Amino acid sequence: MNDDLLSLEEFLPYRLNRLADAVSRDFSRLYRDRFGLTRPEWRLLATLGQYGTMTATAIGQHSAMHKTKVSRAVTALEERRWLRRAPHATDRRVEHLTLTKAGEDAYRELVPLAREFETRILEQMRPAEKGAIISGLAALERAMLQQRDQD
Amino acid sequence: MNDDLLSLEEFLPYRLNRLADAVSRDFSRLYRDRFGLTRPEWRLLATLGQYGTMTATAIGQHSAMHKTKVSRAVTALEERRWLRRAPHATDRRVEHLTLTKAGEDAYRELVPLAREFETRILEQMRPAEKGAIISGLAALERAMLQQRDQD
DNA sequence: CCGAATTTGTTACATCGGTAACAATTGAAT
DNA sequence: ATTCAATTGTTACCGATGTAACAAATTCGG
Repeated sequence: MNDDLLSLEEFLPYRLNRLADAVSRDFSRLYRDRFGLTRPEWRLLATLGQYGTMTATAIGQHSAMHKTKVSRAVTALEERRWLRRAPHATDRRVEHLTLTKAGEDAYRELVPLAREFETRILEQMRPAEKGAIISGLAALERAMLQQRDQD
Repeated sequence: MNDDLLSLEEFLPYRLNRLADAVSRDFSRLYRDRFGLTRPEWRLLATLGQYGTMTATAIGQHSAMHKTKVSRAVTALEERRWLRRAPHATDRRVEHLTLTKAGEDAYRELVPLAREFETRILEQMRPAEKGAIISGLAALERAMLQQRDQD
């Protein structure tokens, strides 16, 4: 192997991006075709569906979305009447976001589709391989956190 | 665990995207700070650096970039005098793209930085974890290919 | 050969996304 | 209390990106 060349096929950032791109593109068809959702809107829906009421800032931190993305997705889902804003008891800058009935219905319809999508991919892999990707991603998540803490 | 809820933290597309995003954002500082390159431009440079002469279509297929991204990156690197276009012997639609001396110099400067970046992440992980992420990604790459072949 | 279909690469258009500026509010310092 | 800093969320602006339309060239079917 040549030290002057970088093998992109073995280069971690490149592999991650390629995979995330391909998986995301396939998966987006589910929420795009059925509901016309964008990716930030799906993420907002999935986060509120899982956690119930949250503030915009908390959603951004938890789902790794920029606050402008969150803000725009909130506006979009609010216009669909899929979520409602409620004032914070003491801090008037903050709004609590909660899914409406219609939002919950959409969430409940999408969750099994998301599960099936993931299953379809994983069942192409052998058990040891599934274990490798699942624990490997966990290890990488930890490594990235440590990385960030050092700087 | 609740069957009605989707745990985003364990959901493969979400984890992949979060990681790819974080890794890419960190890594982009290397080529952005040093050379003001965009991600498509870095990918073009890295692909031509590794493989020598290629056509735009081949680059797009190999590096999973949309042809408009390739086209724009080619224009950008050409204006920097980092690559040159040469006509194809028999097909006048096609152009062969090759790095110039200046392009190769930049590539040679970036390769070790890319290697160090990857090493810094991987050395936060134990050997077994490194093996897990590397073989897990390979298995997932295969699974995605099989997936695509079935449709 | 000849016209239709395909391929290669560029460009116009619309959309998306991040940076930065901003208003409103709250917290901290003194 | 009063001023300054920090936080929350929105918006204007600009750059990036994909879709679709396109021109030029080639290939294919008959």
